[in-house]
Amino acid sequence: MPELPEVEVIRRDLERDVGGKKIKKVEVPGMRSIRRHPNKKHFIGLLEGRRIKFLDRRGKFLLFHLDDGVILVTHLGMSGQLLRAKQSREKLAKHTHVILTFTQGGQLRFRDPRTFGEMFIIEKGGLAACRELAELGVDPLETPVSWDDFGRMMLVRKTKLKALLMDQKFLAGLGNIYSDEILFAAGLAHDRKSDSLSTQEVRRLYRSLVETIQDAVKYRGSTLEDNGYVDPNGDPGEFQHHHAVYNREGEPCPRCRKPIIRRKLGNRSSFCCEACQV
DNA sequence: CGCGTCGCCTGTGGGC
DNA sequence: TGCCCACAGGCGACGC
Repeated sequence: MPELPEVEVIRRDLERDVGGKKIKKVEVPGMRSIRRHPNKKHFIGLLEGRRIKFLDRRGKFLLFHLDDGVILVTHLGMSGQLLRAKQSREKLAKHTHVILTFTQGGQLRFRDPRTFGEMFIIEKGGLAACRELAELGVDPLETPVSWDDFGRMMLVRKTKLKALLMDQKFLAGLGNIYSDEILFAAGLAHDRKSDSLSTQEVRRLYRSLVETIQDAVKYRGSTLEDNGYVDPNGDPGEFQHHHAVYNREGEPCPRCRKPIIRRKLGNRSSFCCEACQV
């Protein structure tokens, strides 16, 4: 499940790999992944002939900045992948929904079996009017806030910690995996109210947030058994080997050795150590 | 306002 | 061997 660290790894890889390349041809087999556009022609016409200048990330959104102020926005949803093909004749993986072919040769392919992800284009000057980007909260990697600002932000909302960490309008980029890992690292329970934390707990949560995200990027993201996330080269990440709680039900807590607990929270699996997280 | 639940999707794997 | 169903979960919509 691509969250901030995975999208950041993809951004860095692609910045190096497709930055400066010119889009010669765009193929879109189905409408599902470009559902915001009225038709394929509209989407394709905005991309063909334009050059990729640089890549930017906002939370889980990846932004390809093109010539003429045009921006190609990608959200990978649950199962989206951006895959590089050095040669156009490489076999197409099933569920490939968008194919960009470069004048310099090679392709960038958007593959997404569960189709929760999407691609859409913002035309020149339209960035501020894009609501889901405008409403995103602070990106913990792009815009570091001080821990006391972070504490003030938490006081404004009086909500459960896990839901708050995953709220893209509060912090941009965290999902189910990293919110569980951050809460474990901070020793805080998922249902603690955001305005109930002591100064020390706020500081611990803030430090856990920053360190977990940085570590996850360092280890190139988390790839679970379903291989949902791979980098543009098709290679998995390594951070799953460093998870303390996520997907480790029954295994001993790395801190106290009591078994990791799994529970359902709002139709999602949530992992924690009930002894260490209070 | 917070909070829970559902629908959108498809591949995978367990039970029978 | 096949069939059914639970599960994976980001996110918006909806109801209380």
